Amino acid sequence: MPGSYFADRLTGMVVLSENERLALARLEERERPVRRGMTLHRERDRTGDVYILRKGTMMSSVLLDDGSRQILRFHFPGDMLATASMIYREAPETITAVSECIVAPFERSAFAALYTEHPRLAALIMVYNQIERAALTDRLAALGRTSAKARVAAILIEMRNRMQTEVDGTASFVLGLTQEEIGDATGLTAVHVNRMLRQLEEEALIARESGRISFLDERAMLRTANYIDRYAKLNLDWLPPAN
Amino acid sequence: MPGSYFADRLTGMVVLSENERLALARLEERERPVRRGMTLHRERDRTGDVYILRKGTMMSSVLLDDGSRQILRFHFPGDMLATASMIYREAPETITAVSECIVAPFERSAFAALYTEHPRLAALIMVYNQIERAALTDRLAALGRTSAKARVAAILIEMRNRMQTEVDGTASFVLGLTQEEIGDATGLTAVHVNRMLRQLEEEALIARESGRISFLDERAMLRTANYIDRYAKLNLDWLPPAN
DNA sequence: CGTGGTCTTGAGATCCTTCAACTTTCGTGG
DNA sequence: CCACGAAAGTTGAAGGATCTCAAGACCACG
Repeated sequence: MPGSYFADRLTGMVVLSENERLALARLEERERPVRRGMTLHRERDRTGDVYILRKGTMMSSVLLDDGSRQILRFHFPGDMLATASMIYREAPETITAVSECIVAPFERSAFAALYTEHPRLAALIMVYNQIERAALTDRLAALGRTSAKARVAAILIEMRNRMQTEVDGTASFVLGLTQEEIGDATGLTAVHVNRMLRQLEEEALIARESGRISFLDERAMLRTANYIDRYAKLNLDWLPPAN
Repeated sequence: MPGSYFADRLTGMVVLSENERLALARLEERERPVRRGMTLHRERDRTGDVYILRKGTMMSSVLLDDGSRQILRFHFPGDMLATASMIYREAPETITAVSECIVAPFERSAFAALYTEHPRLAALIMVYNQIERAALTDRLAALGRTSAKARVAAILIEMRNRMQTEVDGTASFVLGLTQEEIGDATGLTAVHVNRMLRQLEEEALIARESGRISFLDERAMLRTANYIDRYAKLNLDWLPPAN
């Protein structure tokens, strides 16, 4: 269990110093399993730890008072979870395990030392936050201005790209979401999600069999979904020196 | 022109040290007017400065390839603008002046020194980002799961609360948005925005006269809009010491 | 083999959009 | 200061996208 999954996420951006690696590894010393369907915390719970996701897929969501749910974001290994715990007394979102997961919890007070002793890591956390912000605005634009079919296609692409999808020859992957969950993420009903999946299938953009999805026409998928990779085209020239 | 509008924004959260004030004030040494309708930059432009908004209202938006526009967020005095410039080579959003504005531009490289010398300010910038993130997720939930009327009501409340609304006896304020802009922010057509405004008026929740809006039934507005104040209930106990 | 959850499909209802015309407001130049 | 044109707002009617309700099929699991 040595090493830091969050560090691995940052490694695509810069080369970390030994000191920085150590500081991040210290955040992830403890581990905790989370069973499928279980929550890290619910909306309005008193906030506590922050987490790094080490294994599995999680999601954050909110409940509206008519009982409907909006899924805000899916989380994948290396992601920092419950970042709102850093600043709010009450959690603004519910965080739930979509599959069997392992998280590394740490106290928010750990950030004080991190920010003082490792300015570049502090800056990288901001970079990470900005990427998440960009991804959220993409979803905002999708919900506000694109068709149901485009939104469903976008979710499929996001899930495939962000899962640790071992390329096993074909471009197929196990989605691991119910159509209800896809609906809650895209602002649609499960019934309509079903119809949109069928339509994508009939147009030969995807194929489905027992939870597995394959992209038959990658280009057409990207086109209908308006997809933008927010982890690309970064510019981090300005970062402070490592420590 | 001394002082920092961004610092004023943070002042509600913590007491800044003299050093911190100075560091922030240095960011805002220059000023630049932006005429109504003009842009700071457009999507896909090469990124440049970051800005603090000193006066006026601005908005960030994206264009989809069918020509429709989604307004992502409105910005008010004290807000930090174009934060994506910190990390991307190309701007992911267009930033436009909704009214006559004044901004204070500074180079993104200024963050290097800020993060090294003022860890607590670095942490506060993260706090600021988290608040913005929470506001974005609220809008996401609104677009995905609430009715047109609720979304329009939510925009009205947000604009009133965040504008420097001098309380002139009544609870009325000048919206300063076209119905088209409200539509682009809520994911609706201008026509339907018009009908929703009318409906809010008929139900005696608001009154309108030549661009001025008054809330007649504050409670009912908050209820239909699902409004949550994301600047409240913060918990910043863990912040590193001032410098 | 039941049982509950998920998926699938149809039919009708609803919300929102589109299109089109008209009115009002606003900004600008004469 | 007025006149004009453009932008913004208003309203009706019809169409389309998505939802709701309902029922049946499939599947995994005890």
